[in-house]
Amino acid sequence: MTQTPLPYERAGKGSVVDSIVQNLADDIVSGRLMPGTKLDARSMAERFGVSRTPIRETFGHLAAMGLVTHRPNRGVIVATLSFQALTDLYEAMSELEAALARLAALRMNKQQREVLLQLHQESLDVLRDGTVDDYSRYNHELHTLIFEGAQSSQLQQLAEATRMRLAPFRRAQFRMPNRVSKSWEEHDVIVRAILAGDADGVARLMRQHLQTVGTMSAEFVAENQPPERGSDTGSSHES
Amino acid sequence: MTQTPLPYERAGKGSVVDSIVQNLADDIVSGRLMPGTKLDARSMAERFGVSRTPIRETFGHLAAMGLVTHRPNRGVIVATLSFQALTDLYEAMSELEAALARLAALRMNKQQREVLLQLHQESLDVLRDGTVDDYSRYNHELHTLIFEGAQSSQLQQLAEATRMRLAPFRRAQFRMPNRVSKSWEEHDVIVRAILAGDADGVARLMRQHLQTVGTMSAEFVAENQPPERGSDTGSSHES
DNA sequence: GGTTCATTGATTGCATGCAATTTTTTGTTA
DNA sequence: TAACAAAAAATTGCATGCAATCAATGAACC
Repeated sequence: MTQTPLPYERAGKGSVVDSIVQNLADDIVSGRLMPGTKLDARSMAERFGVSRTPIRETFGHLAAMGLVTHRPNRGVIVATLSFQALTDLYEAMSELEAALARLAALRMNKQQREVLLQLHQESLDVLRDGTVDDYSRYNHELHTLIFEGAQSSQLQQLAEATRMRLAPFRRAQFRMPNRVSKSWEEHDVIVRAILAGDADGVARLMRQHLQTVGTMSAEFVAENQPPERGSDTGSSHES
Repeated sequence: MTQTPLPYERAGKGSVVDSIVQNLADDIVSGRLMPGTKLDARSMAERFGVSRTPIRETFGHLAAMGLVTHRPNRGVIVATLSFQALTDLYEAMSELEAALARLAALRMNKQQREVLLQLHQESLDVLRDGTVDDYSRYNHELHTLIFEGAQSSQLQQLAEATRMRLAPFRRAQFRMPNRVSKSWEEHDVIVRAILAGDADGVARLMRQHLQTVGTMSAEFVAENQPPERGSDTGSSHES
């Protein structure tokens, strides 16, 4: 056993950088680190009790995920997305989840369909009595169930990665009046279509559903973040 | 000015690691580095005239792209894909390009449609007189044109990244007898559908087209690589 | 002769240090 | 007082070195 001084709360499994990546990704996704916040290599090294080298590697991983933006010789900041980029990402997520829903309608087995139906029926209670956070959790569970039903792990990974990038900008999505009940109605027809095996129909419905969410969320963020202070055109966009 | 000994052919723009990433990615995509090849940090540092630190960072980027697999404390190898993973990736690409083709059918402007039609008509000559490589180039151009017509940069990036991961396993795809002419026929109906604005139709056609390609390619690779020597289920699955 | 364990060798992973670029501060001038 | 310029301070990017871990070889034992 080596006696490293205080190697951060080394989560038993993965390597040090993986652990830090998860930690920082969580901070960004959950909103504890707001978009635009500068991430200083030295203070991060201090916070996690490691040197700057693994922190550098960590930043590389986060940049590959699109969670931070790396500016040459100017450090990294939590990614800020322009209205255009946000809309693009929502469209990508919309198409990805539409494809997954279509596959789920074709491939879900009997048991998976039963679990899906049960979750959706339980959600009626959440709709009446639960909090917004409760509904948000149900929402996530539903989409996860659909992902698994599609049995297409690569598409699922792409969808989850895209969802993660959007998370910092989505948190207020259900705060808008009537959004929850409207969302439930959209889910309702989607679940019905999946259970009926209507592949093309569910793809169309899922696209509509997420485009609605995307438009509202993008507008909401645009309202609350117009200054565009760091007016740097995201260096890492379009190949 | 520092007199670095031989800082590799520093491509004027991006940083050193970006340059090396592109270089190695090219080697992998083009097949100069075959799947399963071990990438030694020291020899790479020597080859590019830099120290091991930027090479490490380079490996991180390549792993994030899915081009290499990183085994903890055991170095990195050029990614080898199981039959299942290959099929999954092909399905993802199929769905991504289907979505892009659908959007292209809806969004291409008049000029873009004209360019598309012209390229496709010229391809008739390639079909008759050109080499397999010529046809492969035309194939890439066609898909690129469709990508641009979709005007969805995030989806486009995902599709191109997926295409890149598959590239090392696709190179023999057109070597199969009759594959070229069959491919052209499929392209023909796809182009017609786009020009006609038949969004749902082109999505279905593109899915079929790429699933055909995928099945054939996966089987081909499976024939030539059954040993499955490094039977490690991707432990450090990168997002 | 085959199997198990220990030692050697090589490689990875991280810490530290130094040069270069960037940002901020301060001083000078119109 | 505002604006410009120059120097200082801080930060990034890379090189190098060292400890920990893993594959490989050889010796001892069954």
